[in-house]
Amino acid sequence: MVQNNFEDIERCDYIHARSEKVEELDQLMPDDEKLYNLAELFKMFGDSTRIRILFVLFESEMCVCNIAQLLGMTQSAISHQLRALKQSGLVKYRRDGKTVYYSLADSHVRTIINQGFEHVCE
Amino acid sequence: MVQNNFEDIERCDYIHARSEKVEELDQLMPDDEKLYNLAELFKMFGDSTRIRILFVLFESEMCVCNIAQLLGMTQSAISHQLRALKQSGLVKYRRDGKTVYYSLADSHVRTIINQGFEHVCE
DNA sequence: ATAACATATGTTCAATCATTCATATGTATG
DNA sequence: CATACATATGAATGATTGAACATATGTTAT
Repeated sequence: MVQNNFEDIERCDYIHARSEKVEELDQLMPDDEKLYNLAELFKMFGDSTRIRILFVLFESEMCVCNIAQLLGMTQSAISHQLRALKQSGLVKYRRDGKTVYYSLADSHVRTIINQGFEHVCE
Repeated sequence: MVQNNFEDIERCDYIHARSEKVEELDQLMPDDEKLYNLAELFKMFGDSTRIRILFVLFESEMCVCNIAQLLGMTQSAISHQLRALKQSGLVKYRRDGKTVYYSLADSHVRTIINQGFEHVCE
């Protein structure tokens, strides 16, 4: 996917002057799969509906229906988003009769959102 | 935007049984503008091109042309993404003659990405 | 088994977005 | 001022996506 044809550089030649820096960068850059997964993870936080859902789950587990009520959205919309969050490993669920309770999967979720929140609140 | 018409609840009545919990949640939930900004921030991390750019800038400031070379993409594509990153306050730039050097705007960027990276690497 | 309810899923559609291409702007140099 | 180069920007386009709607699945109680 990522190609570094340093031989073909015609115009900007800054990189030639520091080719050791380039190799260093190439080594430090995580592989494509990890970068893709990282982007996919952050994509989950990049929607205000999903952010709202996660904020609700910060406080306690909650069923789909009540999350929908709290956010003023349809059950379907919430269920679809919970599915995405579940597939990304951000939330987990337990079933109790007809009801399915969702909760945060691990503490990273809190940490990441809080970091973002700090940044936004400046 | 978010409506909580708890009067109109017909089916799922769990929330009535714990209405003090609901009010608690409503108070803890940040206002719409902050939630929107938070989502916008994470949206910036939710694209592998932008993630790659930020990883490059982790190591040192770099000009548009060289970022493009390193990622194997066109100057235009990178410039467009840098614009988005700049508008979100994630990167800053300095001009030196014809060249524009971009760098990370603050340390939050590193922290947020590192947290996400930890989550992904499990 | 049937009805009622909570949740999940498939499809569709409008909106958003990342990239490309063409072109403009800004900067140094001859 | 003209040329070369680095970057920025506007328009067009194909791909992705969030939500709505209809419907299916799963669970409980009668």
